[in-house]
Amino acid sequence: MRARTGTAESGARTFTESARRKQIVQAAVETIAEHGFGGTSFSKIAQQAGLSSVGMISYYFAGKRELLNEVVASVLGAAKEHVGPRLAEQRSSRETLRTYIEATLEFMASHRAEAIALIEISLGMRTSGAGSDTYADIERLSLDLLVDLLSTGQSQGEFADFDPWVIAVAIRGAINNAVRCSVIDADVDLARYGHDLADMFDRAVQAS
Amino acid sequence: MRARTGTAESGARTFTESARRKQIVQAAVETIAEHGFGGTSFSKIAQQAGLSSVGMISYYFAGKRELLNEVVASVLGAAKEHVGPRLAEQRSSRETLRTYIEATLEFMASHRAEAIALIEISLGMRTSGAGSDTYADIERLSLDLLVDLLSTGQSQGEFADFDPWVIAVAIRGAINNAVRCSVIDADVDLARYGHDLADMFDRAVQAS
Amino acid sequence: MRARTGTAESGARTFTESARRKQIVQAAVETIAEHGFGGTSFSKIAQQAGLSSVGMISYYFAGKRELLNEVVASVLGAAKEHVGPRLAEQRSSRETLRTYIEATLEFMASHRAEAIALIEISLGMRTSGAGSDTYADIERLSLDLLVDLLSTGQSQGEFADFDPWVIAVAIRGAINNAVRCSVIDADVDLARYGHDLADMFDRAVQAS
Amino acid sequence: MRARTGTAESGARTFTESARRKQIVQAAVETIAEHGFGGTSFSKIAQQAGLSSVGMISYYFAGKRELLNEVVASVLGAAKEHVGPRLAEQRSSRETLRTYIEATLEFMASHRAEAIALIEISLGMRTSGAGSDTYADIERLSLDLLVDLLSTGQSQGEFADFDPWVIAVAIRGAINNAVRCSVIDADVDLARYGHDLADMFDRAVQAS
DNA sequence: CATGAATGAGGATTCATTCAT
DNA sequence: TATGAATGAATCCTCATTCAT
Repeated sequence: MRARTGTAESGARTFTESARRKQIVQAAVETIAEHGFGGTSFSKIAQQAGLSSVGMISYYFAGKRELLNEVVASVLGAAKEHVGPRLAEQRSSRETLRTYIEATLEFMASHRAEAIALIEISLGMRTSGAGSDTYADIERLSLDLLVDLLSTGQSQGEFADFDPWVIAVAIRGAINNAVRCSVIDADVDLARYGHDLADMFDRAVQAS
Repeated sequence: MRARTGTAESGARTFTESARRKQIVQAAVETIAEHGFGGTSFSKIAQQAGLSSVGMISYYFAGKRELLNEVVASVLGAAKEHVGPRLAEQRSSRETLRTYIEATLEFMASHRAEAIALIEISLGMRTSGAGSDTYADIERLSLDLLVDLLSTGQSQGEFADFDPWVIAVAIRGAINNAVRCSVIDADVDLARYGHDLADMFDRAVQAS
Repeated sequence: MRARTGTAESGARTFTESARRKQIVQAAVETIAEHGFGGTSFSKIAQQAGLSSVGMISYYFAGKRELLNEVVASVLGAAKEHVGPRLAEQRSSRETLRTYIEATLEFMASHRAEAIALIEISLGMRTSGAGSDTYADIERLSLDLLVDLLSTGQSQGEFADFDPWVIAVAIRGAINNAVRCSVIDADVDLARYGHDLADMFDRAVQAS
Repeated sequence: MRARTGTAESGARTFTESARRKQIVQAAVETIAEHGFGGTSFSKIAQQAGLSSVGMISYYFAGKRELLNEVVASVLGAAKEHVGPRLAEQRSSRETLRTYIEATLEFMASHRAEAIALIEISLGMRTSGAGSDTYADIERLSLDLLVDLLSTGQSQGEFADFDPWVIAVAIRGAINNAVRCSVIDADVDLARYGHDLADMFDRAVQAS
């Protein structure tokens, strides 16, 4: 039997959302966070999940790709749940930007494994030419959101006249790099880093 | 000849400069740039170098580590040659910072494969727990340099009062992320990005 | 299933007793006996076992070490089962010594492949410097037993006053060498050799 | 060019006896003694000999076989030089046997590397079926000499009536095993061991 | 639903040997 | 004579995936 993706089942929920899948995804997150993208294998994940067989993972996921996609979707979803509502509360683009940075790093501080796993995947996954590029997907989503935010701010006269894409890339890079540094140097306080970073970008985008 | 590890030779030149080694290092750079860190194997490198056998690489390099170290040293050396002298010319910390960012991205624009390879290695290498962590080495060096630069600027009253480490991490993250993005979106003009980024950080660190 | 290392399982039996493992151990015994320790590789063992792939062995054993350890344990266990009870029956040290030599060579005569394999491993395994030395383990065990036996005999006045360690080393060497010679010269009757050897050592250790 | 074996050269001596060959043989002895038979490779030998290239060895020796044969011949020759004359001095078979054992172990004590190398080779070399078996050659030579010695002693009424082959195998086994033990336990005094062993076999072969 | 044995390609590395110079 | 670069087979091992039960 091939692993099926999203077909309706007789049970309460679809196969895609089964408890087992969640369990495996969670184990994958922990494994990637601990061993890095390159150091993660199905057997390590199975071990982490307390599963006896490796085949179990292949049974629930059509391939490594699908599992990683699900990990990404899962973490990204959680991040959005944490960050999204707080963004909606803000009135000015300036406040929204600050909140975006702070809330994102707060989320990453409180979900270290998820944050690290996400970054490990986005950095480590590079399909050789053909096929969909997961890295692109993850980053482009985040970048688009930021570019929108910055453009809006500019059109409302809140921000100076810069290339929004440049600043967006810088913000994402700064955030991700902080998390990576926190992997090596455990002393890093990501939440505080978020405040400082928000301050900095606040100054940087200010209309003169 | 067996692959020896980094010791200087009595001959006119060190073994490091063997033409074959250079060729393999170059092939490794190209392969990593094209397939990513995780997608790179000795056989791919051999193929890229036009070498018939995989063993050839093991013949010239004591192991994967040594080859990667040489790749890193090679690219880092070239980068320093490009950036270093230009930094020395600058008078103010403000100008030095701007030059650092611009020159670094100029180098990366003109040495795309090298830049991508370096970043892939520094981001992709996570030896699980034990052993030396190449990522830490590469990044820490760059960070230290930046932290120094920023601290100096602060003590001379050129820069505002911020945590130099936070800004340093942000700058490195922004630079690396730009290069990563340029892998996906080939249209990216890294040199122009460098100017904009320099502008932004210039504003961000300004003493009010 | 991934090869696990020696830990007991919750199931009815330990993984050690998997039929496949036994099959591979048996094939290893035969291969080592036929090709010698140095001439034995996983692929030869796989071939001998009728296994299609080499990886299969790595699947069942965590490494060469584990497989060899199991071979040794298996043969040593069988030897003890054969020799141990007969030793316990003896009253005098003199009779025990004679029985030890005879029973050991009887076992080796009836389990030629096992005996040869054991000796090949114990003699051929010399991990250069670091790491555990299997040779030492196997031989020291046998020597200790013999030294005990001889010392006991001396303290009871049955044996002459010699260095028990010297005689123990001689006995083990004589036994092993007989088996080795029997590899070359198939005509050798190990059981008869055992009688003669027992006679000889009986005379040699006699209290005058 | 193929390595030539024993063809006359224009130089003072034949190629076979060149200083280089001796140097390589000596390096091989040391390497085998230090790293064991299995741990010895041409590159290690070249390193030990201070040779820059591995090819040098292949240049002087037609193959691994030939080199090992030369090592064996060399050590065996030295041993004979040490032991032979002393055997000739003896009057009785009893004294000859005692001298054989003592002198052999004296030689091994004073030429540890050679002794260990010889034993490592004789134990580690097992050709897969076809071809000459070096192990057999080495051992058979020694055994034949001992069998002769023992038979002579028996025919002269000095020794009891036993199977000379059995005792010969035992003696060789005892000697070799002592050397092997001395590799692990450096405290072993091989010369003293030789005396004790000679005592033991003296008693063992005695005509009652 | 779940298992876990089996597979086979691919990973790095070592080694003896060859060959042009 | 001597060199040392090159070769390619063989080493153990890991991995994602498949498949019969």
